[in-house]
Amino acid sequence: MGQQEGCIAHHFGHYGTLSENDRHRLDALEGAAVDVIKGQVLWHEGDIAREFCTLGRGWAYSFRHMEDGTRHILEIFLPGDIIGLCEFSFKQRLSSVAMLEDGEIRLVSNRQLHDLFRQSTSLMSLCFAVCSYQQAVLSERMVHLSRRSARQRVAYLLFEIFCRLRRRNDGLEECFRLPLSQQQLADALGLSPVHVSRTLTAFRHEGLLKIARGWAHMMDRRALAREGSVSGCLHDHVEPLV
Amino acid sequence: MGQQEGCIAHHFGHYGTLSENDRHRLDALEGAAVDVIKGQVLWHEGDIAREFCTLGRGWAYSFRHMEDGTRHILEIFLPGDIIGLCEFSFKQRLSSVAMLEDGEIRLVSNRQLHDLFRQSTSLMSLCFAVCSYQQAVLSERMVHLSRRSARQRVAYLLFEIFCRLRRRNDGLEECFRLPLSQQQLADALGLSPVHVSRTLTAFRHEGLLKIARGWAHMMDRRALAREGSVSGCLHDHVEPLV
DNA sequence: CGTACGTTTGAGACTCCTCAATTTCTGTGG
DNA sequence: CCACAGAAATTGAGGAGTCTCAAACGTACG
Repeated sequence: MGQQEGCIAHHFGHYGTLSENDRHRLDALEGAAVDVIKGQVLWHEGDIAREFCTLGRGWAYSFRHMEDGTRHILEIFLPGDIIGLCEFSFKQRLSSVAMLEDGEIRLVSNRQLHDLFRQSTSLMSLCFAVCSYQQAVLSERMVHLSRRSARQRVAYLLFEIFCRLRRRNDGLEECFRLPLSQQQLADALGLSPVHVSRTLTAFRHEGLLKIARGWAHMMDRRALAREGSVSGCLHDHVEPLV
Repeated sequence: MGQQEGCIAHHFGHYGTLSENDRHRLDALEGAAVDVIKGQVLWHEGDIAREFCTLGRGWAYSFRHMEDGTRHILEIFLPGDIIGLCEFSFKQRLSSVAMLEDGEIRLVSNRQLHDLFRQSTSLMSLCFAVCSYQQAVLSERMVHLSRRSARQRVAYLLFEIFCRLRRRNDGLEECFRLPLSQQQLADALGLSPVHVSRTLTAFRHEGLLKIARGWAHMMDRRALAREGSVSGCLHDHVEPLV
């Protein structure tokens, strides 16, 4: 860990200032770095859950298999994200998680985090804030997925990812890595891969957005935000209880 | 409050056994009953939030107004539910809440609940479990709304409500009150009211489900569950960390 | 160079939407 | 109890958006 900030401390820090002490305690929770490879499944839906993990490097996604054989991607995790924090009070996994590319994770014991809250109420409070924030993101996404056109869905998802990336890396320009196939985008958006392709092609011709070879290029960020009806990044207007 | 169990204690009790002490402390949080009338807005999106509330009687719903003028219903609250618990660590409301019919609510101070966690870690743990459960329900719903046909959506929502009602009232039969107009169902499902009407008409003719005058009658529960691809009520396979 | 996988394109079908007209329900005052 | 007005629900017709199936094309990697 050393001088580098742990993922948990970094996320919690968005919702309030951490004492040196709390920061150390959080950093101490994160286990040793474990290398994981593209496609590797971190856990399956229904597995017993005794820990969650932080994603130090690489992208991941959580998903569920539906009765009709289709797959739905619930969440996309970016480098620096915490995976499964919001489920930490359950014994079983609610969804499976797999890597989108090679990366590095650190396991964290549910129990240890839980015990930590006994010592620091402010940490508990921050954890609530983090979970609430994620729930808010989920609601927001639900609204956008359930009643919007393919163009809006695609624009929204790309913009959401962009906002989240920028949250961690402030200097982020319009070009960024996007290790998602169109099939995976389709699974996340509730569209067919064919239609995702058509939509992306249209965006490219209109000069809004170009996606190729694992990279996204937002050629007209403003128009894309308008297309996706993005109303300011969610975290801009959400403040936690101290 | 007297011998009757408070809403918070009841909900928390689903995830573990409450000590007498904890139960009393929870019950003490709930303020005096306040009468509210149909259509009344409890709060608006963006309002400052210093409390959440329990819904002793009547149905309610949370919603957001979209940029394009449409309205989306995020959540439907049944009698006995807790409204806004999961946002309790935020200063601002993430969505508006309004009553579907006359009812009765009790306000609870965010701060007081928060302070209570300092005294009882097990209550805190249970609260996490409740919030996680609700997030799980939200994910489940997101999956069902984003990639499913109108028939499946309608069947799913009705079945979800049925499961939640039965959770509180075990002897619930196939008939139950449903104070939602087709317009409101449409807003919750991301469909047009016209198509909701057609879908309900089809279900009625097929002998699956009848909705009229604020009452729902599940004529063939099994077929309806099949139609909605309902894979067992969510809470059946979710256990909290003690 | 060949194979596998991901992407693009085309054609036809189906679902759901919009608009508009009509019917049914609900509540209110006479 | 009835008449009425407003709201909610139904029905029809036409159209937009998305799906499926299938084939062609590109690209990455052995």
